Amino acid sequence: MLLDQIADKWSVLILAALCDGPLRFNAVRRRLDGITQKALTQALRRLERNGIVERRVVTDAPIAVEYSISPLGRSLEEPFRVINAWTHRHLPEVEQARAAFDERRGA
Amino acid sequence: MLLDQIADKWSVLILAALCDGPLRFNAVRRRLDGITQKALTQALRRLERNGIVERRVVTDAPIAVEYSISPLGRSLEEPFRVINAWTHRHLPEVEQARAAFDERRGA
DNA sequence: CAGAATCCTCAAAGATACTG
DNA sequence: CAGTATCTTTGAGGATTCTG
Repeated sequence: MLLDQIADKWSVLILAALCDGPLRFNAVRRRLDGITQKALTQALRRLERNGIVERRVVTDAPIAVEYSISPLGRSLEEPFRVINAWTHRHLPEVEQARAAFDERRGA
Repeated sequence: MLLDQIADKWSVLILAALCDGPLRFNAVRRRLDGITQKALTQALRRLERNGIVERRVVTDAPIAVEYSISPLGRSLEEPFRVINAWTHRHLPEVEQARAAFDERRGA
């Protein structure tokens, strides 16, 4: 699926962070506990490439790079909402299924 | 996300295959071109563990194992539909963004 | 500050062979 | 038929260093 590349762990968190407004590289990083600079760069690149976020270089000194959600990125709100709704509604069932499965095979 | 484990490449295709009715292991396999038996086993196990598919051993000779979608699995229809709708609606934009990005950096 | 480059490790993917 | 077991290979991810 196309959404795989947008809905992986870090990308979702990045979009959530950018949801309230633009942030600079290290500002995003500070909000995402545990992400490495490499992983953040990669995720941002892919989001940018797919048109989900916009990258804007502020050529002041010191240099700054600002990331923000694009209109296309905002259009993801509905899918995300539906997915979250499904999760909230069915998570107990899933956990119960997992417990039952693990039980069957002596966990 | 929880959906990651359900909405990866093979799982989606497996669910699509099972959508119209139960199938045996090798029947699923034949529908999924290129999947290895190991990957299929793993995907089916995880789907089963999460309660998305049901596994039923038919103890005839030769042995048969039938997989089918559970009610919980069917409840995924709406999220999938919304995701597909988003993809259909916005894929051109994404592709355009990708082309522009790749252009910018000499592809 | 924002990121590219490098090295390393370890886990997942693939191929092959075997079995109840 | 429906897997499990084993071995190998590949590559994603982390840590570190360097730079415009």
